[in-house]
This record gives sequence, C-alpha cells and structure tokens, in this order.
Amino acid sequence: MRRSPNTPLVEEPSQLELRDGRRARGRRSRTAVLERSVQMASRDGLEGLTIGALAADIGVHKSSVHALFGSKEELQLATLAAARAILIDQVIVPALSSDEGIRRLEAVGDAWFDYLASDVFSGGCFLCAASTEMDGRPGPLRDAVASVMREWIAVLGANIEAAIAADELRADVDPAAMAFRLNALGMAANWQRQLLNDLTGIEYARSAWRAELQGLRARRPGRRRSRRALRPQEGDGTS
Amino acid sequence: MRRSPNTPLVEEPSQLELRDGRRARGRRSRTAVLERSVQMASRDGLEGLTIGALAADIGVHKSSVHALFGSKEELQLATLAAARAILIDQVIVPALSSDEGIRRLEAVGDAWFDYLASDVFSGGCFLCAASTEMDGRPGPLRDAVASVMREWIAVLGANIEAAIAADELRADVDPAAMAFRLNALGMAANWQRQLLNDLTGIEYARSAWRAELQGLRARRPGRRRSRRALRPQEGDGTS
DNA sequence: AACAACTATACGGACGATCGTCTATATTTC
DNA sequence: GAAATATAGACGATCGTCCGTATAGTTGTT
Repeated sequence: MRRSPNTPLVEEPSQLELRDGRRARGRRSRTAVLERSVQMASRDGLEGLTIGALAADIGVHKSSVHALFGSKEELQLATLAAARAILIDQVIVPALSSDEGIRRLEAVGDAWFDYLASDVFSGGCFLCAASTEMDGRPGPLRDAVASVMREWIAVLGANIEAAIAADELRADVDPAAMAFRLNALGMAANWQRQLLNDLTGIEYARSAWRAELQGLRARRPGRRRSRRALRPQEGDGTS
Repeated sequence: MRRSPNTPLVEEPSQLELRDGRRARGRRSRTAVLERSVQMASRDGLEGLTIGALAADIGVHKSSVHALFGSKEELQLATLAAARAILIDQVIVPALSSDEGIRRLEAVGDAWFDYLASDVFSGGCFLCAASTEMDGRPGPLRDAVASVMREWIAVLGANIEAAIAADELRADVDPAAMAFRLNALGMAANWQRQLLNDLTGIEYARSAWRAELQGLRARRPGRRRSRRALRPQEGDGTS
C-alpha cells in the first residue's frame, strides 16, 4: 500500500487522544500506533515488539513509526502508558461508583475478573506479562512497569485500609498482606486463562476474592449483614 | 580465546548428564551449554535467549552451539527441560521425604518459597517467566511450558486429594480450586520479589500457604492437634 | 592389536533477514 | 517561514541457519 507522502496515519480523531504539547495530526497518528502496539506487545512482550512489524501491521513505513516516538524505548514507554490507561478505564473507573472500602474492593474484583476473561488485550493482561518480562533487567522501562504495579497494589491497599477504618474488615488485617493475596488471585487467573486456555481459574479467583472479603469481616459488619455478632466466615473459595 | 578445533567444550563430566543416545563428549557439552542457557533465559526469557550471546558467554563459536541442538527451538526445549529438572530437584525432591498429604504440601511450600527467595535462577522463577512469555503464541514450546505447569498443578492437586482422603482436609474442599490458590501465592511472591525487589511477598505467601492448610483442616485433625472437635481456623495470613 | 571407516563435534565463515537508527527530502500544519 | 509529520532509503549490528573442513571418539574388520 503506497500513500502519498505525509497523509496522516489516521483520518478520524480518536477519543483517547492525550493532550500533550504536540500537534494534533501527530497525536492522532501516535494514538493509532499505540492501539496496535498494545495488542502486539500483549502477545509478544514489550521486548518482542518491533517497529518493523508494527509498521507493516498498520501499513506504514518503518521510519514513520520510529520518527513518531524517537526511539524504541520511547515507543515501549508510550505503549505501557497506553496499556495503563486501558486498565484504569476497564478496572478502576467502573469501581469508582462504589463506596470506598469493601464495596469498591468487590467492584474492583468484579471488573478485574471481567477484564481478565475478556479479550481487551489479545495476549492477556498486559501488565502481568510486562511484569515478569521486565523483572530481570534494569532500566527506565522496568522502573515504569514497577511504578504502575505499585499504583495498582496501592489502590488495593488503600481500600483495605478504608475498609478497616470503617469497621468493614477486622482491625488485625494486614493491608499489605491482604493486597498481596488479592493481587495473587488475579495474576494466577490470568496465567491459567492464557497459558492453559482454562477459564475456571477466573471463577476460582472470583470465589476466593469474595471469600477473602467475607472471611475477614469485622464484628460489626456492613449494611448488608445482620447486626448481630458474626463469626468470621471461613470460606474455602469453592462455590 | 582460541581453541584447537574439536576440543570438547568442557573437560570434567557433569553429574547431571542424561543418558541419551548420543556420544559422551557432546552430552557433556550440551549440559554445559544448558547450565548457562537456563540462567540467561531466566533473565531475558526463552525468546530473548540468543545463540550468539550464549556462545559468546561460554567462549565458543556460535555455530558450535547451534550444531549441538540443531535449531534454536530445540535449544529452547532443552533449556526448558533443564529448568524443569532444577525445579524438581529444588522443590519436589526435598518434599518427598514428607508423607503425602498435608505434610508434603507443607514441605513443598517451604521448599518452593526457599527456592523463590534464593538465586537458583538469576532472573527469578524460570517457569513463571516462561509461562507468561509463551502464553500468547502457539507452538511446541508453548505446549511444553503448559505441560510442565500442568505437572506442577497436578502435584499440588494430588496431595490435596490425599489430604482429603486422609481426613486432614475438609471433605468439601475443591482440590483444583485450592491448588489454584496455592499456586497463585508462589507466582505472586516471585513477582513481588523480582519486579519490586521485595522479599516480604514471600513471607506473605508463606503465611497464607500455612493458613490455607490450617484453615481447611478436617474435624479430626492430624496428629499435631487436639483430638477434640476443632473449629476451622480463619487465618488471614498476617502473622 | 592394528587399522580403516564412520559418526559426532567443533570451528570458521558466509548467507539472507530483520533489528533499531539515521539522513535526506517532501508535505502539511501552525 | 518554522516546526512537525511522513516517506524512502541506507547504515551497521545481530539474528538463526547453513556449508566446508578438521579432529576426536567410536565401531567394525582384520
């Protein structure tokens, strides 16, 4: 496919455009590239992402893609940022309508597992893949991945703390430990779905996520349950 | 470093040699290559593993390494097999001295977390990395990774079933779901240790692993506990 | 025991393909 | 006019693979 020099890579402006200092045409082209690069990177990894294959996929010259981002590392960082935006849109934003604390943790879990079961990324959870891919080598890309994951863990931890403060969770719950366990469920669910083509892991994780929230309820539980003193549920996660 | 043509890549025979149909000299050389390739692949991934870099690391010509395995894919498969052998040696074998069921699950957990905290692989748990790396693309390599992981899950599941049969775990425990949760703890522990350089995840996982085994004890618990009816412990994993 | 035939290694060098990057140039946009 | 965008083409580096050749190790024959 040959195009006359300097027609834009996309015609229609996307709704995902970020307001940076650059011009509108390039912004749209960058967004269009990133929409493909997140998919490719979710399958082949951030390192397996190549400018040539990406350009061929879009139908554009290699140097055009390169020029838009300046270097491969910048492309990788932009791809990571785009994936983060998608994750926030898919998992965090839907949960913001629920009250902070237990309810939002439930909502985040629901949204996360829906997202893991969906095909938002053709190669599975982008950040799960990027985490294990980048964890061995130093550099700004690894730091960026770690930063995003810290954000995610912090969201879980903050809501656990809020739940404790609101007496929705027992006071002796360690927020960091509980956030670790909740996060572990999603990562393993993504692993089982992607590698073994098995969706039951997501259901196991859903059950275990609920059990974790139910099992550690404080003596005075939230609105939903009886006001009488309640023994903590044991919850083995098998529905 | 120049070597006269056809001196073996290693002088001393290793104790890890497999008895295949090939000659002894090449077998030793292959083993020597694999000792390095598992380390490189644990850092850079199975796909990031390159014959050239591997040969340079050992101090051998590129074509020598290639000839020993025939193709890069064969090298990758052999590297995976070598990593599997190391994992078995580090995690499974030490637990075989414990009785099947709860005791072996405890032993496997201990060995696994010791292994995850160690530097057996410089890039972290080989199979955790290979799982998320390969899960997007079809082929024999992905199948091999999936096969090894199925083995691992099956080991957990078999011991959970044995524990149920021996009344060490409650009869209503779903073995597959519990194996999923146990596996999730290790994968997340490896993730936190490698990406965030934080060993506390391993301690969270240890506690949660113990809590999982303790919390789902059957009414008639094992030798260690009182014979009186015992309420299942709730166990939030915070020590 | 000696020798030849043969196979498995190991090396050196080359192949085409693809990688990221750079330069030059044309066009659009501000 | 200046800055940004897009194309075309080339660069050296590295990728996996292959070929030719030399040697070591084994096997078979005498």
